[in-house]
Amino acid sequence: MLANCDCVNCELKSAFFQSFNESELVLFCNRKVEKAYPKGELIISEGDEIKDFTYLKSGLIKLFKTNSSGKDQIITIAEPFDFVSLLSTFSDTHYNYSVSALEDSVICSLDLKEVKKFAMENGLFSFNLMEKMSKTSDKIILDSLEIRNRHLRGKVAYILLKFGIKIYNSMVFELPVSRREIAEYIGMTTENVIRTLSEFRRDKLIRINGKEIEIMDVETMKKISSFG
Amino acid sequence: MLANCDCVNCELKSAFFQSFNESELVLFCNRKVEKAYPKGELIISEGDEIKDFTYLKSGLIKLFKTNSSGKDQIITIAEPFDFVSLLSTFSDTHYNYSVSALEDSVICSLDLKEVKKFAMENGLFSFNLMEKMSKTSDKIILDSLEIRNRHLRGKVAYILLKFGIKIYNSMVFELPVSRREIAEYIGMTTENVIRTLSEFRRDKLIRINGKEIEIMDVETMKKISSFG
DNA sequence: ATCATTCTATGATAATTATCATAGGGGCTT
DNA sequence: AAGCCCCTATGATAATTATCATAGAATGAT
Repeated sequence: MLANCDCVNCELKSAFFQSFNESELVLFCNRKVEKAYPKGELIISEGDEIKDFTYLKSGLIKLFKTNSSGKDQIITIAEPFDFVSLLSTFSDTHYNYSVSALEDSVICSLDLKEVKKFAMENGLFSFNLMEKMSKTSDKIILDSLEIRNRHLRGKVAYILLKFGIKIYNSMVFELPVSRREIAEYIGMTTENVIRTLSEFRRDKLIRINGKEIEIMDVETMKKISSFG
Repeated sequence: MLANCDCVNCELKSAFFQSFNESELVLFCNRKVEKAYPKGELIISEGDEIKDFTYLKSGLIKLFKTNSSGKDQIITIAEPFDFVSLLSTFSDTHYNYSVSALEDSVICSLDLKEVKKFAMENGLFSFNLMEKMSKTSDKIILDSLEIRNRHLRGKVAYILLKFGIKIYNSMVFELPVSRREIAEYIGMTTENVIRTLSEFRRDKLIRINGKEIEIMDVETMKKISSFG
């Protein structure tokens, strides 16, 4: 019964589910496994076999790699309805990155073999998946170029604006990441991220209260982000 | 006639064409437009409308963005059978990057609308496309993380090994890019790239003769690339 | 409640990289 | 042939970022 399928709202928002009729949707819903992960918990570990097709229903997650010296590098931060396993699902057998929850998150999983079977049989579904995947990859690649382009202050400003504008749509927000994680995202040291935040505070651009950040001067922040 | 379709060899190598039967392949072949670009020529300009589904038949190309200060940033270097327009084809209407030929190159184009129509009708084709796209995006994302991880010497070593091992499969090769382009790829200044190459030469790791490079000490080079 | 660990924070100094200046060589145009 | 621009090259210096040291606060474990 579609009415009892509590994922309807969720999935319908996600463009690719327009490919299915009601009975197919119910089929998916019934097979779907929903799992909650508290903030901080590891969802996928580098090297795990890819068995599921997973996406984020609610919360916030990070994708990251641990390099040979044991340091983490954040690839991207994903929001609801982004794929969790977008990078390797259709091109590899094992994950070459890890995923963990930045906020309490709910992950939906479908059996990957089944999804692949459906994709091969249903062109529209496959096509919608591809569109979605293309958008996501695009975003990651261009975002990483944006970050690479900037100096320390610009990088930190960019990240703060990303949280304020894109993710929370509010100039006051609770940072879902530590200073170290910001550093892992923008490729700088933790000390310098902290120093830069302190500078921004000193210059009255932001207010800091632990993890709570308020961007007080958005315009100046944007200028710094665009390298000014 | 399939026998007269000179793209057969080319396309058959490309995994996604396994989705079509002979008559469909001939149809594609007949509609296909092949175009040659001499080294250095612009193939796609940022902002162009995306009308074609294009891939590289032979040669070598670079994807790049020009930032607001007029500086180029190389996103990736693509080899034969990589998509030319892989990033935005299925997620945007206009290119947000440019493409130009690093070597004399041949680009094959199909009408994008037609390809999309086929994709929506043929699940296997769509699925194969998705696999290919996933692999390519994966490669770009992980490659860019690898580069970000390194310091100047490591970055330059990484790029040289990329050319020697992955692209040319020979320790003696003609650099298809200028020092400035290497700099645009690894996010450093031209002067420092040149300086690093001179250092490598001084340390007898490479031999330089204009654009011709020989990696003489592969093992040490690998160590430097892995950050040693 | 205490201990250990991580996070935030700041300063001093070292290492890395960018910028500026200068110069020769090669190709292209006029 | 002369002039111009781009590429390669090197040195000196400035700017940026990392590393090391230190410390209080917060968090989690026992």
